[in-house]
Amino acid sequence: MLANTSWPTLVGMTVRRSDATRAAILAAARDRFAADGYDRATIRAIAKDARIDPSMVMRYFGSKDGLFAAAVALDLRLPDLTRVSRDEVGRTLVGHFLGLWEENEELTAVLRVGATNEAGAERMQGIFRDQLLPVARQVCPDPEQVPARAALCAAQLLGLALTRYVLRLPPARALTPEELVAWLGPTVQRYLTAPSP
Amino acid sequence: MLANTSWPTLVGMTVRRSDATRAAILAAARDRFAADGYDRATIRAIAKDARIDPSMVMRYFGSKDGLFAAAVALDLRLPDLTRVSRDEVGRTLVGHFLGLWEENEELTAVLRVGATNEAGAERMQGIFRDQLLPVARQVCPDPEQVPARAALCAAQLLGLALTRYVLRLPPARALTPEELVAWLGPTVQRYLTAPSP
DNA sequence: GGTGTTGGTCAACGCTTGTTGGCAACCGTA
DNA sequence: TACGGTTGCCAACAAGCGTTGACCAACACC
Repeated sequence: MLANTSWPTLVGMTVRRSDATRAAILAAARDRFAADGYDRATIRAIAKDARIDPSMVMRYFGSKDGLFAAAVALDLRLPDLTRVSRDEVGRTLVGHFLGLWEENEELTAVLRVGATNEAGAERMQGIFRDQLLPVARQVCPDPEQVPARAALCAAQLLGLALTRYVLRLPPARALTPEELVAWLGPTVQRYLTAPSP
Repeated sequence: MLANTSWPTLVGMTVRRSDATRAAILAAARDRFAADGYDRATIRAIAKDARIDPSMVMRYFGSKDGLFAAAVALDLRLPDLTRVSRDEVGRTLVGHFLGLWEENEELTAVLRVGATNEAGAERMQGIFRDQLLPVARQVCPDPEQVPARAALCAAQLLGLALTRYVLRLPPARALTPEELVAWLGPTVQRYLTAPSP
């Protein structure tokens, strides 16, 4: 019969002995993709960080593309803006984004790769379409203007991430989260709710 | 004596027979760097585009780094804001940037490489410091706030470039230059001239 | 016409990359 | 104890990379 090296758990999930290795690979991959971008983040370097053989990466994730897809499964966890005071949506969004970027290097990884790689750019388009657009729809008055207004917000928020976390411009790093919310909040607020100029 | 294959011209410059080749290499390099980023833009591909041998690139530019440095010698040609009506500086800057990006793929190249490459990021820091900061100094009231305010402008403008020219978000591409100036102009204006929030 | 510089091609170098297949150790089951 | 699936390492592959040096064809000067 089939040898079973996995144990059923209380919730019905199975835990295999290799899960720790898988997790180590994913963590190392996120680090490397965030720090180096897609091309310079080599499978060999990732494997070295995870203290395993490069061939294990292939066995568990199929290919480098597969590894990247598994490593950056991005959920922005955007708040429900219908539950937020209407003139606070700008500050709320900026604050939420800042918290996300500060704690989560997957975002830096996906932005870096998006700037290098065609597949990465398409992934960012997907995130925009599936996660930011619906939230913008909650607060925009005119449904027809939703994509344009959401794109303006994306430009401002991704521009902040680019200068602060990728290019690392010193003045962009010097600003505190509170200052950034105070400066960018009204901008995003205007892009989402102000009448067309 | 030294053989002379170059001709003096009316303005005192000399024109060598190889200048056409040099120019072809630089043009191809700009294309490739802009389209593919630093790593994927290979010397071999650039040489193929320029219809010469890869070794010529090495002879004329020393190395791949040297080629990149020569290919993207970036001058933003920012306008003198002291000659612009004070409440027009935002719109002026946004319009100028848009014109630059639309016609000039060097900017896409340097942004893509800045997102991938440590040296590229430092180059962008240099551009910010040497070209954007002085212009911001022309219009900011408080000299101490100049770096922060310039960084905010950079975030907004580079974010626009990122979403429109690198990630190519469809809604960001759909907006006309006029609409973008109308939306982003007031933002940049506020970052530069409004009192601290 | 000989000479030395220039513009250019060609073949190769050493290296790194993603990827593959074989092989040894492990471990629960029978 | 024997079995067979799982985990892991090792060595190698083909391809592509930046880079180098030898070599040849023009050409300008003495």
